[in-house]
Amino acid sequence: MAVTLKEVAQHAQISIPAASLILNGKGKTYSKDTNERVHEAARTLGYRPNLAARAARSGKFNAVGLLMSDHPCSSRISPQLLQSILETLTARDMHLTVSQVSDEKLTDLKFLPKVLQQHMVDGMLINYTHDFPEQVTELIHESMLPAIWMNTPLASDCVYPDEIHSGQLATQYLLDRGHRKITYIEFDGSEHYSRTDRRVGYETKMQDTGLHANHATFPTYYPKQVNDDPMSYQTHEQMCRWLKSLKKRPTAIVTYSPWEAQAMMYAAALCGISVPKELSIVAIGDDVFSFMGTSITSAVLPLEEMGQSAVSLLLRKIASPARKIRARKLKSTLVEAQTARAV
Amino acid sequence: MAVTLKEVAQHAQISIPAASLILNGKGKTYSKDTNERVHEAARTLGYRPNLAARAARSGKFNAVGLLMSDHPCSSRISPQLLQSILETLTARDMHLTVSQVSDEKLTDLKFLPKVLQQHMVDGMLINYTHDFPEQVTELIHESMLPAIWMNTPLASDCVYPDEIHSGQLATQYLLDRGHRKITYIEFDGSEHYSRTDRRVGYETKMQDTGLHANHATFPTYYPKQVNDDPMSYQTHEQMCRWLKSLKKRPTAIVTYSPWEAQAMMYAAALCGISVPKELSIVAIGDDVFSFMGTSITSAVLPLEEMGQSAVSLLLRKIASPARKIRARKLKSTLVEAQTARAV
DNA sequence: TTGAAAGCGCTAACAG
DNA sequence: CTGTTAGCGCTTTCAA
Repeated sequence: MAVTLKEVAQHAQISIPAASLILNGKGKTYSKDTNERVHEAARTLGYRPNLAARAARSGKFNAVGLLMSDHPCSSRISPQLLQSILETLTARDMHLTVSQVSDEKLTDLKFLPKVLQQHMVDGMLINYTHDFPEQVTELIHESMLPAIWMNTPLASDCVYPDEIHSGQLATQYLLDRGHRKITYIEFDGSEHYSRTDRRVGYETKMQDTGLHANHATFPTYYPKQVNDDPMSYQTHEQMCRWLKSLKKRPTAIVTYSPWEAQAMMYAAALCGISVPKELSIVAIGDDVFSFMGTSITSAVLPLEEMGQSAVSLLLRKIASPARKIRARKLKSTLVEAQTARAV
Repeated sequence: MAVTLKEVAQHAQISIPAASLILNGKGKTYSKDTNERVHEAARTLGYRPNLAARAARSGKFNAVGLLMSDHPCSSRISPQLLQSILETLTARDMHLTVSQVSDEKLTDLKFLPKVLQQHMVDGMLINYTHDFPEQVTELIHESMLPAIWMNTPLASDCVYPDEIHSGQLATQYLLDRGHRKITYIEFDGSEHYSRTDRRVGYETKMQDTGLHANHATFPTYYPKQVNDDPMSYQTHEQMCRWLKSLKKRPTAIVTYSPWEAQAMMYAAALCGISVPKELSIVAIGDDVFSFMGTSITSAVLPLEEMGQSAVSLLLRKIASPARKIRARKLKSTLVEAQTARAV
């Protein structure tokens, strides 16, 4: 068993509660000498407070749980967001317990994650953007476990990027630089709200400017060996064909994510179209993505801010669990890089 | 305050300890009727055991800490590894507390992560491949906190991929398919042991087969705007030049990571060299990476196994903290995809 | 088959 | 300035 407060107190020749107060910085009333003796004892003995005991007594775990899906491409937390959450929590002397739950299991209440089955955190951060089961939401509400949803636009208790704004931001950047023929590109894929909203942002911005909105959807990559040459793929072929087929090629493109941008750059390269000389590309994404060393001009999602907000909203929710917290929408930032320029 | 065991016991008209035993599956001696009453009560009241109290009493936290760097490109844990760790822990009814520490702060003992300053986990998993400070290692040993290092070859208490084998595996795959002229490619970069070991694996395998080992190092991508055309980069230029300059081009390439493979595929495409018809590529990496839809044939690191091993070694270490645990080296697996074929 | 008593390590309220 | 008392919610041991 590890060093306990009792041993520290004995070593410093003082009562246990006194040692507790002093080590928690509430020992102003104790003599300078005593304070030093206790700290000294703690240091030499290598005392580390037992958080379980503290939590048992105080009723606060000083811990937050993070719930995420284990689906490979959906709702896996991005490193930036995780880091931001950890930093914010650490600053408040709290820690983070992580759990991942497979989509199938979450629908079966038998397989509820431990964080929800057991009482071990003061609140939950939820990053589970797809099909979060109603029942679990209810269960969380019933169990009175304070929770904040990330990356999901709900009526309350959530933080998420303003994706309409992201679309507008990327579009505005190009408009400001004189582009008039701008197309929106996306792969087909999941049903996250960002998918519609980013496109709507693009469309409204174009329409508000009195321009035509166009968008093209391409099939997600899939490997297809054509003539033994793996360099031909349906997606690229389509993109190249598309680039060449247009009577009047757009001067700029906004893409749903860096992946579309990357594919577009590759297709452009294969078609002999120079980026950004002949074609500007602005992506929307977690970070400025680099395609073969070229940084893609991007509307970057406010992940750091989202982590901070999520934590501080959660703490507020923990303080007064009954009160609903107003949904918080955060704005992306445009980061200039090498794939867009003025016409 | 949440529902406690006391309330469950009252509801079921039985003593608290009885309720405890029954809910923990140790209630064989109690009547069938009582068992049911207690479970029923727990269910209707929505009882969730307080883990802090349990830990305080039992002296076991049933928790493990994960320590990682916050350096963007080093020692950030890979999703596969994290998932494997979580699954293995969950199966054993344990949970994971995550903390990230910046490199500078870890050298200053003042800024020790909370998991180490406080007593809150039964053991630590450490994924901190670069420059892990000696002092912290000592501190962990002194504090008797059981720990297992991941991804680092130490004398004991660690799990890591056998990177020499990874290099050999990738090379052997190509040799088996009749390739004789094989070159090893890497970008310059960090000082992880995998860097030397993968190359050594390649070299020894070549030499054992009586062949010449060759390797080429390229500078890591860096954006360089040449003639306003961001599609020209130093790295690609060099790779293309290299591909063309060779009197006798290799028929196959082994790369340190998917990034080199990706760049190589791009360079090959630009030079009009067909992969895999004229050039086979095998990478070493976390997973089968896809370049524009083409899956790269790879020696895939045993991350799932590493997670499982790390957890089970740690549990053994927790059971008997004094005993050093023999270092465990794990083997990669070759996954066939679309970038390599027989000559 | 069940209950009572003890105590994990810590903090909070009060009395001196 | 300092010590005492009480108890968080749970598990374990022992007695009935």
